[in-house]
Amino acid sequence: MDSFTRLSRRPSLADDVSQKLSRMILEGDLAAGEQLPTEQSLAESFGVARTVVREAISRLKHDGLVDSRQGVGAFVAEPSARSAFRISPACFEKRQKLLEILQLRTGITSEAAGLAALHRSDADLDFMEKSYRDLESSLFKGDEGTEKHLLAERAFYQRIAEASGNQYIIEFLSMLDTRIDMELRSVAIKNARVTEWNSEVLAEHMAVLEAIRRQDENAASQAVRYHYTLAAQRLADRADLADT
Amino acid sequence: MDSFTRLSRRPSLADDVSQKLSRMILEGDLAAGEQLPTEQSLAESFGVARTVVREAISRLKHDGLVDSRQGVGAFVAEPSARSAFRISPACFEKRQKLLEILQLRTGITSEAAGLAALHRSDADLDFMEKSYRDLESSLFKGDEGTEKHLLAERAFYQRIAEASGNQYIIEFLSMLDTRIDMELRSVAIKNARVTEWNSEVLAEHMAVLEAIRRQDENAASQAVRYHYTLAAQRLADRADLADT
DNA sequence: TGTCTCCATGTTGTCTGACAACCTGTTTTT
DNA sequence: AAAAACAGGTTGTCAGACAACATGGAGACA
Repeated sequence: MDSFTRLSRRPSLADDVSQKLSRMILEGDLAAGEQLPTEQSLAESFGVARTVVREAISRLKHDGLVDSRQGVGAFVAEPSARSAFRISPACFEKRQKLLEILQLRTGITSEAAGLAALHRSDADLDFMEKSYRDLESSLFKGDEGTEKHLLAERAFYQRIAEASGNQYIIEFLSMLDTRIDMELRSVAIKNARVTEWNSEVLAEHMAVLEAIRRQDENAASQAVRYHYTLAAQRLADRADLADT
Repeated sequence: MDSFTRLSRRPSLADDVSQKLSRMILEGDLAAGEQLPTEQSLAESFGVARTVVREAISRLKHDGLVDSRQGVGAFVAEPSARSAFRISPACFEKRQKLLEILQLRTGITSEAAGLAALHRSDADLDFMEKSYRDLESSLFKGDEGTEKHLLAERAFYQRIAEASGNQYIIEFLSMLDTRIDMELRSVAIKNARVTEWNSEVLAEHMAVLEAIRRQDENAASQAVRYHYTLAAQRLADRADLADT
């Protein structure tokens, strides 16, 4: 319900301006090194106060999209100066973009599994086995399984990320998975009875678990890659995603 | 020289405030859901004007660290609401953190190589072969090789990322590699004559190139993982990184 | 008593104007 | 010709005001 209020809240003027400006830079309307219009003229052309423009540009500076010098002006920064990585929420809803995001996740999770195989504790393994059993039971329960399934799978792979011991991997996967799950959930709701691959999927997860159990780094990372690649193909085969 | 001017330029007040606030949130001094002090009181306690505080909070909102509601207040957002991934520049200089960043890169580049093997064009392959030859010659030229070596290696792997056809992978690796290279360069300058592994390193690159040439997805991704894992070990073995 | 309306209060969102700090090119002075 | 002072423009910071909005409480009413 909180997400509802957030979605329905109208964006601030600074949101609008920063989005428009960053779009201009990302799409190349403003070339690297080029000088931005002055804050005053931006304020006039957008029809807002200078404080709003400043908040927007402040965000761009923080992302390394813009570099400003007092007394001179603000300039589009070199692409190599980018200091933040973000994915527009809209991209998670676009079929093609989502598949690319899944590929990115595959690489990182695969690495996480390899590291987890090396560094896992017994408690990590216990937790993963428990999550696996949840996964198993959720898969044999027909329709309502999908929601539970997503939860169990998330718990399983999140623990793998944590067992990797790599703080950046944990954070980044958490950010990606949260929004991927959100999107997958809305897809899953539309057609809930996709249970034809159950035993295959389960075997793929099991392969991951087994590799981590016996601390086989390469096998673990390959098992994750194998599962996620197939999962992406299964998703791509379904026709209920927007084609945009 | 531009980087010099940037580094020496004194940070704005908004930079300071946003850094302090985000630190407080990331380190857990402010729990999720907790209400931030009012802009007025923050302005007083930091000794700045309210506009400065607003610019800082505007950044935090953009990163999904804070969520504000007009008429009510600003609140620390749930970790699951994070919408941007950033790595503090200081972390690239810390031995342990840098190694974790390298692991993250390994996973993504490995995935990129697999995709590149599938989707590469002939032009991609030509470019990679040329970069490989540059790599080869730079490795057999003694001291000054390190700088050229870094450049050639960067070109090689950057082209792999581009050949993957995945925009997110391209952008993210570009961001990571730019800053990793910057750090590696400063290390390489300090002791330039590390040439003992030359033939091994070259063989590792060659394995990547060959796998992509014959479009062997798994071999390509494993070859990258193999090289980068060893590269990280070689770096870790060197004692000239700060231990912090 | 219980409920509903209205309002006072506090907070964020936006606007305006002003001045400081700084850079650049021009003019003036030496 | 070189150096110094000046003028104009831009970003950085400050202060104050009002609008938009949410909340809780006082009071009216059933």
